[in-house]
Amino acid sequence: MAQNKAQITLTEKQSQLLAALREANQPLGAYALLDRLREHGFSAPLQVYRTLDQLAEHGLVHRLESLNAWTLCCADHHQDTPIFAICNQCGTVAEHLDEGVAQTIAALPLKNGFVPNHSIIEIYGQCQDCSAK
Amino acid sequence: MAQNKAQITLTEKQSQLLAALREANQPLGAYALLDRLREHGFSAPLQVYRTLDQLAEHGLVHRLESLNAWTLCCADHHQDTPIFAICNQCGTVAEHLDEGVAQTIAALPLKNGFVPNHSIIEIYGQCQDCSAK
DNA sequence: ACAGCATATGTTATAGTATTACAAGAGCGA
DNA sequence: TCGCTCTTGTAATACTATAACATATGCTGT
Repeated sequence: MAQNKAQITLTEKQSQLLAALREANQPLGAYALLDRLREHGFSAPLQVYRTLDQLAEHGLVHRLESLNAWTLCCADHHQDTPIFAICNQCGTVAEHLDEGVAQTIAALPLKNGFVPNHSIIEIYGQCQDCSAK
Repeated sequence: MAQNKAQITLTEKQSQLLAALREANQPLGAYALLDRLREHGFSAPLQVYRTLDQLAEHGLVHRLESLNAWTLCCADHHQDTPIFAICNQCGTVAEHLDEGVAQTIAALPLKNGFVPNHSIIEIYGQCQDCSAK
């Protein structure tokens, strides 16, 4: 799935979408992305969804299932299950990688003969900045 | 949030929705539920969503964020973060409760000053039955 | 009992998210 | 060049969720 970023040549559309996400500095939905990318030749939702899928294949963006939104990957490339901390108040998302937790979680249902291959972990709460206010 | 089931008197609609989920024996989307509940007087999506919200308040159903679907709670009542194991092949969902894992996960972003209050954990893989085939 | 209010429910319309189906173009080997 | 495959474009539509407003229900104090 995720590949080494160095080996990837991004298409124009892929770069533009990444740039839009970077500028936004927060997760965006597909239609919010489309709005920001119309000036770059995107004209239909499917173009956004396809590009997002390609970037996700390369591990450059992640989908936040509970938000129907997409965010930049924090690292160049990783195999670990990302753990997202989402602030209820300001909406910012922090991505954490912790091999131990991911393994612990994956091991849990194994007791019952379940063989895991992909996990979704999204934690809601209040970020440090918002707690300080 | 979650209350003692013994204290709850379910409305007609709530009982009917729970029965529909029980019969299906798998998670259902709001519109799939609506289809099954039309004969019981449900006529619009909002009636389903409202009833689902009420049941979720009581901890009797859970929402699967990555499936846009709803499933019965496996226990009468719990405070713990549920961990869902979803089979890619047959679609069945098993709910696990493991206080340790939930706490470990909640503690992770705490290092960065994040104060968690609600977590979503959904694991995809292959269930025992499907692995055996 | 009844007015007045708050709460719950019904109904319609619409917003937001994602995919299907098919047309059109680009690249490549025979 | 032809035929094939793979990618991209475009339009239509399916699926999910909520807003806005109307109607009904039930409670409180008089």
